[in-house]
Amino acid sequence: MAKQYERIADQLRQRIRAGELEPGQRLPAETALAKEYKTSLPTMRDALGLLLSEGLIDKKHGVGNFVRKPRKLVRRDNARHQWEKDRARAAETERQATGATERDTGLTISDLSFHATYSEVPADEDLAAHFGVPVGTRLVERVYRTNHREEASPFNIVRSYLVHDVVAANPDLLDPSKEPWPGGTQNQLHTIGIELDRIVERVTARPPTVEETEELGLQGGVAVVVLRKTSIDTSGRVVEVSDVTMPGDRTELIFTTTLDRW
Amino acid sequence: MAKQYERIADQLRQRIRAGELEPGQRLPAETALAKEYKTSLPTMRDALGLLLSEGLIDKKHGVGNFVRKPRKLVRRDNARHQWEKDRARAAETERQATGATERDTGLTISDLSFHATYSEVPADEDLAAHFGVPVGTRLVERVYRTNHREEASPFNIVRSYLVHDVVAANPDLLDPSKEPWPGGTQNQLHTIGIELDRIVERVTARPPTVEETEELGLQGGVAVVVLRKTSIDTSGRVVEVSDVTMPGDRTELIFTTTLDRW
DNA sequence: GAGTGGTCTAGACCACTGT
DNA sequence: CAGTGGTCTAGACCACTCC
Repeated sequence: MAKQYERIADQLRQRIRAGELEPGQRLPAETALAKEYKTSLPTMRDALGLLLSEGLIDKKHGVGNFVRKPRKLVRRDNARHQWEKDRARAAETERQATGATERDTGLTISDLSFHATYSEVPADEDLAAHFGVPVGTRLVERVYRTNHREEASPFNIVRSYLVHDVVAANPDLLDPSKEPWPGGTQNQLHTIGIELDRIVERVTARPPTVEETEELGLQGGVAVVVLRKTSIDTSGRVVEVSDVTMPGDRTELIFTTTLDRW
Repeated sequence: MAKQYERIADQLRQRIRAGELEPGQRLPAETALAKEYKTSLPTMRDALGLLLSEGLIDKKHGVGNFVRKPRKLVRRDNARHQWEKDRARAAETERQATGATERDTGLTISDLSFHATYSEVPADEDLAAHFGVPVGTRLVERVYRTNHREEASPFNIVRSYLVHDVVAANPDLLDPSKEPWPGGTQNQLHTIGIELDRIVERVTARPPTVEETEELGLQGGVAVVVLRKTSIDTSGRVVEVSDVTMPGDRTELIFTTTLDRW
């Protein structure tokens, strides 16, 4: 004896999978569906809520429910780090041509729009522990939002932290008007004599906060993927920590691990 | 003019964060809460539904709503691959001592329970493309479920694929009664003369299917994290593909990328 | 059996979107 | 303004858990 709203959801799911309802197509109005399935409106809405949480439909207030189109994935590949390192010492003209994000996504610079904000913040406990500095140490916080130029919501939000007194050696690094910086963070660090030895990335997923739901334009049961990147220089010191927040339904992370030979 | 169920959710959220309601503690009954907040039961249930989707509470039918305890994370580190490779040629007694999962989780073999199923399946389009073999090629599918011995639901489900005719060189590899195999897949491959060169891991997150919700014991807005691991041998051939499905709220993936020196 | 959350109804009214 | 989804009510009955 299955629950009614599950049975209805099953039937709708099947109609979607069978292609009877095509991606992007509007579903009948909820009142019409309730009549069609001989149930009450709230129950029909429960059934649609299930499909929403499974990412099968989008709801648009005042417009209708739509079969969700498969998302274009944004890829991020850990080979980007070596690639960026190789370019960190290249001439500016070469660095300007392409950034790591364009490399990952296969898009050109003109497809992307990019917004950066700089501010100064004291290290909280978490960041202090990562950097190995006292709580309250002055950090530079840089927030980046990257969009496809033709899409409303950003496909990631990056919060990058540097120790203020370390990067102050080059005042340009404190100047947001220099963004986007050709060659990225590794080139910025190169200007103050820092070479990276390795990058540690920690990936987790969690339900979005209400702010993230709005900022990233999320719907339904979609989670956010959070990547914390820690950059370590050749002396073993942590020189950058950054948190990348991405919509779980549009993100694909690739990591290649090369093994020593026998 | 905020919606009522959001205002109620806000207040409950605050009571939880303030510690007035402690992790693990039962909330008042829904009918009692509805009375307390002077609203109807369905509206109160909408508010609780919000908290559920944010992962703040757990619902237990017939028992009550509880403030969710912070989850113990299961870690998976890409250093496990080199570690496993180093042990692939070790003596059996050493291999038996610990496996890669124990290494990742910090648990001992006796904390973990382990279930394996083998079967033979024809390659679908996706797998055929990965292995570079014709669709329909015989594959060995091995399904693993790993539990904390004291917890109901597994913390991951692994589907691992090998090309049947390649691994048949050692009949033991087709015999599920040999599980758990000391030393893992890399040792298994070593017995048929295969050495791995690199491992590519692709990470995505998506809403769980209904089956996954049950199998992994998920609640609320929790997503599943799916990791597709592709193992490539020293001749550049794909020798294993495996899909690891993990609950997003209990999983932490660590990837370290080492960079070449200037 | 008592108490809890789960499902469902029938209907009212509000808020958003497009024409 | 017409049509859509969003919020909310008051109450009935079912299903699960625990004592």
